[in-house]
Amino acid sequence: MATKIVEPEAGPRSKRAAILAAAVDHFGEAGFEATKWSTVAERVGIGQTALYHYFESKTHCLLTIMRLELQRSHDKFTEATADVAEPVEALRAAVRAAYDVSDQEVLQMRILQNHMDLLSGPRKSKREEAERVAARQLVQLVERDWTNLLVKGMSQGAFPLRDAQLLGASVLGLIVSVWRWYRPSGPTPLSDVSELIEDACVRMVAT
Amino acid sequence: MATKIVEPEAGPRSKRAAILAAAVDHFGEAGFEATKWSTVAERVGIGQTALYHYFESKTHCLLTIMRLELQRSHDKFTEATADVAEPVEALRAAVRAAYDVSDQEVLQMRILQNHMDLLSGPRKSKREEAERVAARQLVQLVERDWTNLLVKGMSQGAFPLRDAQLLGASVLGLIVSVWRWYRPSGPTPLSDVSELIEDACVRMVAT
DNA sequence: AACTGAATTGAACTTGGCTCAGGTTGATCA
DNA sequence: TGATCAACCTGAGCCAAGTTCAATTCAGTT
Repeated sequence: MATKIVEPEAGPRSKRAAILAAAVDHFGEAGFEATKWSTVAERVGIGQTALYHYFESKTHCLLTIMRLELQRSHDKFTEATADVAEPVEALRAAVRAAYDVSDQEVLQMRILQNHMDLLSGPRKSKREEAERVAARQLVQLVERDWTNLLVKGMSQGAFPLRDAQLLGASVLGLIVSVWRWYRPSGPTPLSDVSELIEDACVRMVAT
Repeated sequence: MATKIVEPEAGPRSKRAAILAAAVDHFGEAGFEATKWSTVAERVGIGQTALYHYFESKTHCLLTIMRLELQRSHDKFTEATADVAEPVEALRAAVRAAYDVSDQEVLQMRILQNHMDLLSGPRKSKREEAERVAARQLVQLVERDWTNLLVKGMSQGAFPLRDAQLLGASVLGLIVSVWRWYRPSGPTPLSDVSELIEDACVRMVAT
């Protein structure tokens, strides 16, 4: 029962995409709790109550952003590693793909990281809970992406045998920890980060 | 101007410690936003308004918890690495120290990680802002702890030369990423985590 | 007993997310 | 052209939870 969320097809007048974009901006820059839901409405150019036509709640919007970002991460991983047979090269490709992101996506990753804890407990309302469950499933999918990569490498003898689950979680943790501090306007270019982490991951995993 | 927060000396009837303990429990288990401030009061056995005798706000309490945990982390690092000259051994000792924690401290680390973003923006009220600044300084101190360790190792030739700042942040990120998912009641014992991460850090950093 | 500061409280205020009952818009089709 | 209907939007207010405040109790001191 891998319940897939049906993306509401966009009516021509729909402001859903605009709301998501504005929400990503504000939640990402100022933080979720620090941004007033009404501010998002203002930015989009509608009254606050109109938001509830598209999202059940402020949190529902947040969870949607998180789910979409998780979906994107998973897709990107899959695409990047699809046709790379050699384990070390696949690992490198996966890491590079993880940092091949737009400024908007940086915000989305930040939002995702800052509110992962939301995914543990159940939600009261239906649609929120649906998004949460979908997001949780995607988290597990992404974790499996990385562990599978490691398992494959281990079975081929490219990586020494260790607890792939734990090692995978650690590699993933290392990679995403960057989104807590990285700022596009900051002193360190993302390419530097990408190179260093790619290198670090290979050292961590390979012989 | 490294403004040090003066810890309010405990009057004999003071419930400050009890409040902090209860807050750590609830904020750590259920999450900060999910726990009602009044619940903490209840647990301690006082009316909600009495909380404001000890803390300016719910957030002020949170920031205090974070600062105390950062202080503890820094102290522990210092103590663990003080008399270890050999860089690799110092690194190992530091990692082991990071995971040598009580269940209560696990909660504190979780709270800290989940609300790091609070430290970026300024706070409106005086005492909150004081705690925030103190915490931010401690974050930098801890980051410097790790980079210094790496710099020392690099200058001694034990570690290959690389951007110590960035590498330090990454090592630290890897270590603390564990607190997002680790549960004392979970299937993986912390000793396993500690060993794997210790190993991973050495691989990341050393030749 | 009078005094003092710490500790506590009930009642009221504030803010921001949210509900509700209805109004407007525009794509579609006669 | 105009009728219809679902999508879209709004003003007025509700409610929960954090917070303020003036007044009170408590414990130790003089």
